[in-house]
Amino acid sequence: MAIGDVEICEHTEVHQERVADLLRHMPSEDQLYDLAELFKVFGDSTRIRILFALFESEICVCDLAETLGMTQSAVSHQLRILKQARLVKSRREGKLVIYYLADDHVRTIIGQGFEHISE
Amino acid sequence: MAIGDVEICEHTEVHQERVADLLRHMPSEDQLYDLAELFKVFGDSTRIRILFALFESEICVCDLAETLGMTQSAVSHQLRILKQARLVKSRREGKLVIYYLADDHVRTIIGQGFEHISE
DNA sequence: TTAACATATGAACAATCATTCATATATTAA
DNA sequence: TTAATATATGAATGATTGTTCATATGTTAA
Repeated sequence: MAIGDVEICEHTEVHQERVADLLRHMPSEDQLYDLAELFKVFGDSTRIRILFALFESEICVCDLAETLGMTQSAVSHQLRILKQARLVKSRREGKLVIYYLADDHVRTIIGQGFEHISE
Repeated sequence: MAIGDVEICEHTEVHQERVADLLRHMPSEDQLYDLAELFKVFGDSTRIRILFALFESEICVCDLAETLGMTQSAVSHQLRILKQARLVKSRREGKLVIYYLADDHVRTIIGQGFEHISE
């Protein structure tokens, strides 16, 4: 039997307290939602490939499309999502728009993910 | 004009070399796919809430369902996904099944995500 | 101005996915 | 064994999402 010899899933005191304690330490609904939205952005192999490309250096949209073997439109749509998530930024240079990583959280997050799948 | 005064998106040499160089440094298709699949798992607020609950302590399915205000079935389905991604593990204790975090990558990844949305 | 190039974006469609419902499996107690 | 409890899972469904296509916007050169 479990610790304390209590069958905790029959609405005993122990059960109630554990649930209450968990609820006290939970982030807000908004934070949980924002966090899930952020990771959703990482959850697409096209966007992951874009981010890996940006690890090397900043790059214009057409070079990205060529590198990924995708249409300019598809890449542009994904860049928009990455930008809304503040993972990339852009600047215009003449006719071109150059994209680059917004900060280093991206590298850390993808790095940890890479470690996880490599085990 | 850009560095080198070359309009790179009209299939010049510079363009070709940049694309070729990016392709050389890209992870394999399998790795990119696996990485996206991993982050997809983080991209749902129910699963994020489950992981936060597991940050506190290991917990059985019924307590999780009670904490999250969800049906046992819905929680169980999500636990299955977390387990397949090797983010959580489980052990049986009598009638209960106790879930717990598989390793610390989860904490790091969510921690970095939290930093990002908190800025 | 006009033409050419680079990028952005709205709408539509196919594919993916989280939840619900019903039910199956597993464990314990009687 | 049977009953009760805890968990797992297959099928169906509504919602979300990535890509395509067509087109709009923005920039430069002539």
